[in-house]
Amino acid sequence: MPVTIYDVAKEAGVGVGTVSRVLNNNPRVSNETRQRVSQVIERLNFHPSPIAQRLSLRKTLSIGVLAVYFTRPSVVERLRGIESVIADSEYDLMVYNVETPSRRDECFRSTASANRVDGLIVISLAPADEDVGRWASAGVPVVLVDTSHPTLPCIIVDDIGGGYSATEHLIKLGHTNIAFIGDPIHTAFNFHSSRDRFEGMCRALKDHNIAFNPEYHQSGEHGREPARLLAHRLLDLDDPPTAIFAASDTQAFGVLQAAKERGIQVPDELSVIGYDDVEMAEFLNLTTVHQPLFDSGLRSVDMLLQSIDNTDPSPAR
Amino acid sequence: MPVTIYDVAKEAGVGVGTVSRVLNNNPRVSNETRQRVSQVIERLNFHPSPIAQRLSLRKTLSIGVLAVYFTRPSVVERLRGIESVIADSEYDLMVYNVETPSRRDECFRSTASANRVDGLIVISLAPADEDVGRWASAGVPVVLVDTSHPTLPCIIVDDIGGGYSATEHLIKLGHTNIAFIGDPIHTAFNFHSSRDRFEGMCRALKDHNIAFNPEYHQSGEHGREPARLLAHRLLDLDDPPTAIFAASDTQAFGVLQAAKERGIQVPDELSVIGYDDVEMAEFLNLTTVHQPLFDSGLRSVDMLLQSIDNTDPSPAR
DNA sequence: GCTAAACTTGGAACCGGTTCCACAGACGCC
DNA sequence: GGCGTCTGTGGAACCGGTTCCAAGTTTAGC
Repeated sequence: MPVTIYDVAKEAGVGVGTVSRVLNNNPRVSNETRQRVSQVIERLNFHPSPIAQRLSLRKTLSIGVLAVYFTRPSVVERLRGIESVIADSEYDLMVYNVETPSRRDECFRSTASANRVDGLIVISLAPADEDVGRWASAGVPVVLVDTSHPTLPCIIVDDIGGGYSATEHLIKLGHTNIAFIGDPIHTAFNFHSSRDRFEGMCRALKDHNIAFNPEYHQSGEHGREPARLLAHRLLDLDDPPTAIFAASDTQAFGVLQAAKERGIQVPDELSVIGYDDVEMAEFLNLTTVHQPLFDSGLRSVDMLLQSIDNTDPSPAR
Repeated sequence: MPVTIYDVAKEAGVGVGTVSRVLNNNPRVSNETRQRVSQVIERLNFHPSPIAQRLSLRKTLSIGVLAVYFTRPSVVERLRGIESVIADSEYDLMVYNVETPSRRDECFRSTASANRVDGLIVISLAPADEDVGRWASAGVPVVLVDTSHPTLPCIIVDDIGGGYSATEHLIKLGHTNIAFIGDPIHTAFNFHSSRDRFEGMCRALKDHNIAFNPEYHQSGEHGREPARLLAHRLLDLDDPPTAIFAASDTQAFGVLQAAKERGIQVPDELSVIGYDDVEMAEFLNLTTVHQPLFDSGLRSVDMLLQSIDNTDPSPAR
């Protein structure tokens, strides 16, 4: 029932090639013909089928984004950056949310066949060499955000450096009893950021000759509530910390909650520092480490579009 | 370069029809042939091109979601509900974020041509009759969430009722000086929820014979910061309110912030109630009106899939 | 042993675009 | 006037699947 390019061609008394040329602004059409065809297109309200175009052009005209827990504030902000660029491009944005390892593997696999997406952005998920190989052999350009792989372009921030500055900030405030609350060391998705931020903390402590009390390292499921419990555990210690560095703002909120429950004033009696600088952090007067999340989204698309156009795959970091 | 169904057919010594039948589990293939073809598919690592399938089936196998400000907590939660259903279906999820009226119109228009999406979910954006007509004539099923239209299936919650209960709650606490902070009456997108919640508030006040002081109605741009300023304006009044109903949790957070800045204790000296029950509300001990946001996402997809399958367009609400 | 029905199968046509090739006609040049 | 070039155009082939139809092979029934 819908109008096709053939209908237009017949109606305008020209060949389909000519209609196609008009649609694509190909200069090899006379002005007179172009006008006549344009009018018919207008009159019949013809819109070329994107699917037929894709098949013919051998492009999917869509970009996939594979995100873990896409409702987390930091991921949402990255997505917003990604969407803002894609909206202005000819591409469509397909979102795949991952919450289990099996879903991740399924997504890794399904995006690695030709003709699914023209390019892929992977957020916070570390692909195995095997996955990377599949994408490579399927010719799918991939950009990693908040993860890395030697052969792929990546957008990463220096989590170790971030952890280092957060800790240094606390040290400058005079703290020596500094605790850490982060994700489990081994998560289903092998997240590295919490680990790296802790690593940065250790380096800062070492550089300032401060010994780290192993009891001050607490880790558990990501989330406010688990962090709240961990904070209580810390504050229950015989020698409780005077400062807590949380690996994310969400977890820092849990710490704030625990402090409130105990009537501990922040920052007078306890210093708390978070990570990410999500919108709520400012509201709660939480000191935090800013990450350019929106920008990371922007730039990942830029890089992806570049590696789609150029066949030159220089894996920038 | 990629493997096609013809390669498989030739390699297995059968016709393309047979390969297609194997792919689609059509029973009219002998077991022996099926096995042989399956093995070749496996060996060549053949994956049928989704695009070619779409063209042939005259389906796009994708569902579009048109959201305003998709980073707002309430929208994110709806999206999560939507994604969770689509992930288990054969459909892909395409996300269109809208932040300007022109972008909205562009999205409304572009989704209304055949062969773009098999179905569309529109969140919080009110389509004009003209838009609805275009979708109808293009044969694109649409489900509305948090908006409505007489001829389309909608998922809406009773915002008037919600505003009513919120207000009633405050009245039961003994308040009579109740103020409201909400979105502008006329937004670029014609949002109705803030307006409806206020309407509910007015009805509750009326039912309890409480006069409403027009100065107690404050509206401004959606967001924490604008709401903070409006709260200050309310608290600067000669006769300041003893309770404030905010049209969203985000705005309620602004009220809490203003109270804190003035050293006003909540809830002892000022009652505050929000709307949406976003995750942060519990953390901040904010009284709020719960909305089944995740569920609204779930159900919108269910309804959409139904109206894609059935040709019967019963516009459920 | 013959015919009808049931089961398998191959392959052409089709989905709706793009692009390449062939060709007609206009034009310029010697 | 003949020839090469350039412009504009039509249409076939192609992208990679699905599906329908025709035909060949079994099986069943009498």
